[in-house]
Amino acid sequence: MSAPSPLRSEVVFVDDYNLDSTMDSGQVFGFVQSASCWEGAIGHRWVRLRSVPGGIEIHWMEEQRGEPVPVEILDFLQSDIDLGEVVSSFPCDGVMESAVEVCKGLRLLKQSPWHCLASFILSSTKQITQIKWIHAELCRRFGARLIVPDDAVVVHMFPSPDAIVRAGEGALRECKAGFRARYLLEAASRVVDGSIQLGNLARMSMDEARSELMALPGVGRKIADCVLLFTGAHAEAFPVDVWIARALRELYFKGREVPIPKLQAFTDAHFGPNGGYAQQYLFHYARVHRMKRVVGGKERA
DNA sequence: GTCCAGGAGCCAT
DNA sequence: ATGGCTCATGGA
Repeated sequence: MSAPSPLRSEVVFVDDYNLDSTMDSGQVFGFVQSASCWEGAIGHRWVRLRSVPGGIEIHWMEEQRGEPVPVEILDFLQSDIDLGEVVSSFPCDGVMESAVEVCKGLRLLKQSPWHCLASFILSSTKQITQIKWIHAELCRRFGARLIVPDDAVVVHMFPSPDAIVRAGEGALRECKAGFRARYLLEAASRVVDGSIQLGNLARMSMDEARSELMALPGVGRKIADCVLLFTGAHAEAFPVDVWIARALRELYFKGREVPIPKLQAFTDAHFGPNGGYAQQYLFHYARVHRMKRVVGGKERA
């Protein structure tokens, strides 16, 4: 008979970590904010995170007596990254200077490849609130239970590829995945049968890794780049979505209707080795300013 | 009612 | 190479 897992907490000291903007910047969809905390799952572990002066307070359920903060949690948070160093590698232009000013402490998280791929397959032409809803529904119906404290809000992990395959397309559509259901199912079955190995993406060149991902139906340049970036595999990857496109057109191209491939060529040349970080700063900057849609030089709501 | 959402695939120029 | 159309679905 083992005693119930005790709830543990410890503070990780880190400068310049804005937990709120990091968790709310469209990288992850499974964390929910409750009572000034962010709660979610990292792999099979339930966690609750709270911003405190000088660091982040981490709450987790102990698996072994007296264990330190699990490395998976620290790895996910990327709290050992020197943000000043990253920011100083951004191009010296007025746009990035403003973005850095507005997004102080914004970080990139390091997600597990399958969860990240699945999340962004579900993201296409969906609003972030909708993506979160679908994500939660998939967890509720097909995700394994987590070990949690009594007052937990998040109680399931994200479904394994195997669980998605067993669920089948119809059930995925019931979770409002729509036309993405087929794509998610196909990705899951290729992970299960080993025809794509997501663990290798970091060891491949960025172009190779991107092609590997884009071979999946429903995964194009943008979603592939999200996976390359948000799993920590390739820091240069610069996903260009509607928000980034809007921001780039307005801030770098005087509002002209530059097509996305041309924007992509610009970003590849302009933002250095930490282009992905720069992208996240621009994305958040554009969202907090509710950057307006530009059509033929005219604004719309 | 219309437009849009952290897109991608397919087909017609 | 480039530009439209469609996919499913809810919110603004």
